[in-house]
Amino acid sequence: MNSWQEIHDEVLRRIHTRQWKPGDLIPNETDLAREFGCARATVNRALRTLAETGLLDRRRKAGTRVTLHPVGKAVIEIPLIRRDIEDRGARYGYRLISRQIGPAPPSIRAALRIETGTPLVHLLACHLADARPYLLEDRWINPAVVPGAETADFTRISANEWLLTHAPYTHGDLTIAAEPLPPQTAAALQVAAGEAGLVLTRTTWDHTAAVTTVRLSHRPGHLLHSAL
Amino acid sequence: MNSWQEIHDEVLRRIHTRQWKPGDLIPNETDLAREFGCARATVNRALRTLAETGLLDRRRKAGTRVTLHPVGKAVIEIPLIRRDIEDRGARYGYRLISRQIGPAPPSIRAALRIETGTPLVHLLACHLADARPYLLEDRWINPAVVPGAETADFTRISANEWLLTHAPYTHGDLTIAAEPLPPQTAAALQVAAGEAGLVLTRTTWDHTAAVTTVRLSHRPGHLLHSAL
DNA sequence: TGGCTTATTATGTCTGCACATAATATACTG
DNA sequence: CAGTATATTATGTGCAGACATAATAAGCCA
Repeated sequence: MNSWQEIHDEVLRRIHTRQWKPGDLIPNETDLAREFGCARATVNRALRTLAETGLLDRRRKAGTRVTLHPVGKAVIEIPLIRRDIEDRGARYGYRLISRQIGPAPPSIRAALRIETGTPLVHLLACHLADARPYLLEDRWINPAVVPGAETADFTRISANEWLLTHAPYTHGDLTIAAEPLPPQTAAALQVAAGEAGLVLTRTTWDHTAAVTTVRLSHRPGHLLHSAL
Repeated sequence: MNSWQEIHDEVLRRIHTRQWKPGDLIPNETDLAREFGCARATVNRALRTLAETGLLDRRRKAGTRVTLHPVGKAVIEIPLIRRDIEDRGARYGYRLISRQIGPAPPSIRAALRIETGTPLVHLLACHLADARPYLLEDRWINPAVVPGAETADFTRISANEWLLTHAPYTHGDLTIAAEPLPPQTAAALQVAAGEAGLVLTRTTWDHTAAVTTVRLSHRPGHLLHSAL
C-alpha cells in the first residue's frame, strides 16, 4: 500500500463502509502514513484528491473529517456541437439561417454589459443530426474583442466551431432552463410552438470583455446527461 | 516564482494571451522548472492541475500541449434542497403528499434494475420556498439496501435530507430534461398543466445495488446555474 | 472573568532525488 | 525492407526532510 491511488481507494472504502462516518474526524496524515507504510506526501495526495471531490473536509490544525452533507457535483461536458452529434452516431449538418450586424436589444446588452450602440454580430443557425434539426443556435458576438468576426464566413463553419479557435475566453457562465419554445424557434426546429425545450444560455468573457453570448435551444425530448 | 499557484497562473496567462496557442507543444517540465527557478515537482503540480481542467493535454514522452478543442465543463452543484432554498433567502418548508410501499412500475424497476415484485418505498413530497411550492420530489427507495426506509418518519424530515445521512452511495447519474408538467405535478406546484418544467432525474447506487431514484420537478421559470 | 499573547498542531507546499511507466525514435536483424 | 528489440525521453509518482500557514489551545495578565 504505497501508491496514492491505493490509499485513495482504501479511504474511500472506509467512508463507504461507514467505518468512518459523516462528520467523523479521521487520523492525521502522519498517523495514516505510518499505518499505510508510506510517506506523508503520498497520504496528502490521496486525501487532497478526496477533498477536491467534496468527500472530505480538511482544515489546518482542525484535521480532516468526512463531509457531513456532501454536495453532489454533476459535471456536464459541453463539447463542440458537431462532436456531440457525431458521438450520437448521427451525420452532422449545419445551416446558417441569418446573419446581421447592428445594435443589440437591451437584454443582450445587459448580459454582455455593453454600451448602447456597440454593433454586434448576430447569428441564427441550425445544427442538424442526420439532416433533421437538432438544435438552434442564437448567438451574439462582440467583434470588438473578436477580430474577424464580421468577415468570417459563417455559412461554411458554425460560429460554435469558429469561436473555439478564434476567441479564447477566461471564464463564463451557463444557465439551463426549460422554456416553451417561441414560434420562430419551434419553426426552425420543426416542432410545434410552445413545446417544452431545454435552453442553454452561455456567456463567455475574456477578462472583463464580453466575447459572446449564445442561446442553444434543443428539440423537445432532449436529455442532458451526467455521472455523479 | 516558486509556488505552484504562481506557475499555474503564469501558464494560464500564456495560454490566454495565445503566447502558447491551442495545439502547441510547450516546454517540458525540466526546462520550465529551470526557467521559473523551482523544482520540477512544482511545475508538475501546476501543469497537472491545468490538465485536470482540460486546458492541457499531457502524454508521457509526447510532452504537454495546449488542448486543441477544450471541452467546456460545467459543474452543477446539487445541494440539499433545504440549503438551495435557504441560500436563495427564502424560508424552507416541506410537506409530504403521499407515502406508499409496494411494487414499482416497470419504468422504475428498469431504472433501478430490480426484480419484479421487490417492494419499494414511494414518496411524493413538495418542498416550499416561503410557503410557495418550489419543487416536487417523486422518489422511490429500495429498502433492501436502505435499512429503516420503511419506518422513517418522512412527514417531519424530507427523504432528500434523510437519505444523505442514512444511505451513502458510491456513484450515480443525473439526467436533465425539459418536460411539459403532467396534471398531477402541475397541481402540486400550483401551476397550469402542460407548462415547461425543468425535471432532474437522479439515480444512485451503492456498488451494484440501487439505492434510490428521484424525479425533481421544478416550477416553470426555474434556472440552473453554473460557472465555466 | 475577559482579552491578549504565545505555543502547539495538522495541513499545505517546496525541494532534490530516485525510479516507474508509457510512448516514441533508433538500431538491428533476418 | 519489414518486423522486432532496444535506447531515449517526458511525464508520473514516491520519499524524506524542511519550512509555511492557519486554526486552535494554553497561558498569562489585568
